[in-house]
Amino acid sequence: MSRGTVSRVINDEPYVSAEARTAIEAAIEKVGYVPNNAARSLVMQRSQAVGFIVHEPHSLFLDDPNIGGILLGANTVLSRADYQMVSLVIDSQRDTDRVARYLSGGFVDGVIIVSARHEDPMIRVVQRLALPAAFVGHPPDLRQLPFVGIDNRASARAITERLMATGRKRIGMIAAALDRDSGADRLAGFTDALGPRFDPALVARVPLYTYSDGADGMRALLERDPGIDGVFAASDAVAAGALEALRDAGRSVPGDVGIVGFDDSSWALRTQPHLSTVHQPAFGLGAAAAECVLGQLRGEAQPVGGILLDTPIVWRNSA
Amino acid sequence: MSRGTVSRVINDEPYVSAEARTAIEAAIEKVGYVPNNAARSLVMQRSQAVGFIVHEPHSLFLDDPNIGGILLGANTVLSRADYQMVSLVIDSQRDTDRVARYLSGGFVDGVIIVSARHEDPMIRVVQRLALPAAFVGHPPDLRQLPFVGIDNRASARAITERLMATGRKRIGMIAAALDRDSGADRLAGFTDALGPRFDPALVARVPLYTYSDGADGMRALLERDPGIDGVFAASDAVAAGALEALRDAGRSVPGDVGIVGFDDSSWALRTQPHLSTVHQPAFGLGAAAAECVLGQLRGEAQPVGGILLDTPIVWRNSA
DNA sequence: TTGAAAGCGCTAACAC
DNA sequence: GTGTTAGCGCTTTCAA
Repeated sequence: MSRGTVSRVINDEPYVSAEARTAIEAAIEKVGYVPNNAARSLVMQRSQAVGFIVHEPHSLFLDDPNIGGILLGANTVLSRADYQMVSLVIDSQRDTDRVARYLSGGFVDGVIIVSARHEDPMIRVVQRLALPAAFVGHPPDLRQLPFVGIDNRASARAITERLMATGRKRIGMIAAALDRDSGADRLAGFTDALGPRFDPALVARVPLYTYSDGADGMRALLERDPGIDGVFAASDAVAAGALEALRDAGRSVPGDVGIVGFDDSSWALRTQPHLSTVHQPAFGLGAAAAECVLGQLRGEAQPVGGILLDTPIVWRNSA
Repeated sequence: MSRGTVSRVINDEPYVSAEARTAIEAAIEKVGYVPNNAARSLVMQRSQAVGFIVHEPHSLFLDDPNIGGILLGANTVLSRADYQMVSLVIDSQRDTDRVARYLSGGFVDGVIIVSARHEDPMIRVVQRLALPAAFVGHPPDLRQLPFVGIDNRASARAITERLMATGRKRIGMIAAALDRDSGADRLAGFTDALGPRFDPALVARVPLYTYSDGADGMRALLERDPGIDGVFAASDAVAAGALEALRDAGRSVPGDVGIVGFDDSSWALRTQPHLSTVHQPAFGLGAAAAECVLGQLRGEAQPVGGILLDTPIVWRNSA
């Protein structure tokens, strides 16, 4: 049997006699033969793999429950299309360079990029290689590249309005990660909702979407206005931290103050009381990003400007 | 210039004149040339990549704070050695097969496997390929393959003894994940510590290391013996759930009952009071597993029987 | 329907 | 020091 025929069997191509096919299949089984992917991808110019790049500082990577959901969503879609998802974490400059080489080297046919930052070097790499890509989230300098995300501003506005509808008089916000568009947009949505009632003194700014920053922010708010009775926390983790500060200060929730979060992450059900929050469709984001990359791989045109997924409000007991 | 010389420049080999080197480097820069990794790994028989396989059910993957730490530890070590870590998540039978093909195909030079289960198909794949591997954790049917882990039994015994030393009279355990060696070993360590005082009625068995299972377990314990005054929870997440049940039942912690956890995960500082617990060196486990694989890649003999990392007790306020 | 041969882009051995 | 050449293991013409 020639290599050609064997190749045809492995790739399920026509023009192979039944007997040759069974004979070859038996032989493959017997020898335990496995095709060498490196050789195959060299000649076929594709690897049947899609990269999943996570670019997060340590603390967030460990904390952020969204990443896991996005990853699982992407993997589910890619798996169904018989693509291998390979996730690459970037944690240093050295990582950035190595990942850039990895992408350049033809090890992946496309790439999903999570939490890219402003001026992210990956954006340039992807553009230079003309690699099919989809971003999750929307770094501001992302020209023309497809992305999937949520409308942080409209969602923040919606949940703030819902909080206002409960009759709170002094509503503040713990705004986090203002250097990212998600953080800035959530603050903008909050401002939109409050309109003329907006009071900058009632916005505490903290660097990260973390529990401890949430506690810090809440303490700051309490100090500035002890009469505060409503809080929009920029994320559930932040809200959970705020809850701790509120408990320490002897305030009851939702009695004395109503609090709402953002993400509907596993945090939301771990707090006492459970959080009213904006549902972030993490799994759906990953799945949509994967579909987007697969579409490009099939040569389909992608919608320009990206796609935004729905973010229903989940109302529980914290407000 | 011939391909040979160019190759020598790219691989930083000697016997290239300074002028040729600079000329070629300039040309590379100018054309934006990037070497094709598939071709390179085909001829060199190595890919300079190490797989990181996570085999977890959804819920755990999203919840388990250890995985992130292990992943970061492994990535740090591999990155320093200029290896690309590619993580592959297994979430279905289809994934298992595809990952097996991926490994067989020469896309990785070695592999780190996290949370393999009993009879895990990956064990066979790795053995058949004679792929340098390191397991994190210790599935029971892991013959001769290297692993890194912790001594769950000794650690559980140590923290239980510490809890006993606080003078508690009726000590119970919320035992989780008894189908895994970690779960079974933690129960065994608890039994060891209690010795003749061990009372099977004070062990609540729950399926998973989760918050909600912890709450369920604690409720069961309270029902069986309202006078219980000490609890060893099989993980911090379980302990956090138990704390909720205790609060609902009007018991104070550590006043009425002392509780200890396991993992020293981010949960430990999110509860009120903070948890006394066993520190699980997640980052170190990932780093050690990576070192182990790199050692094999360098042809060094690995210690048989695996290596166990230290698990210091972190004593806080929950007991 | 099958075999033979070319070539994917690279490295390594050898000749110059 | 540098150019030349032979593969790495596969798919894919093209002939038979």
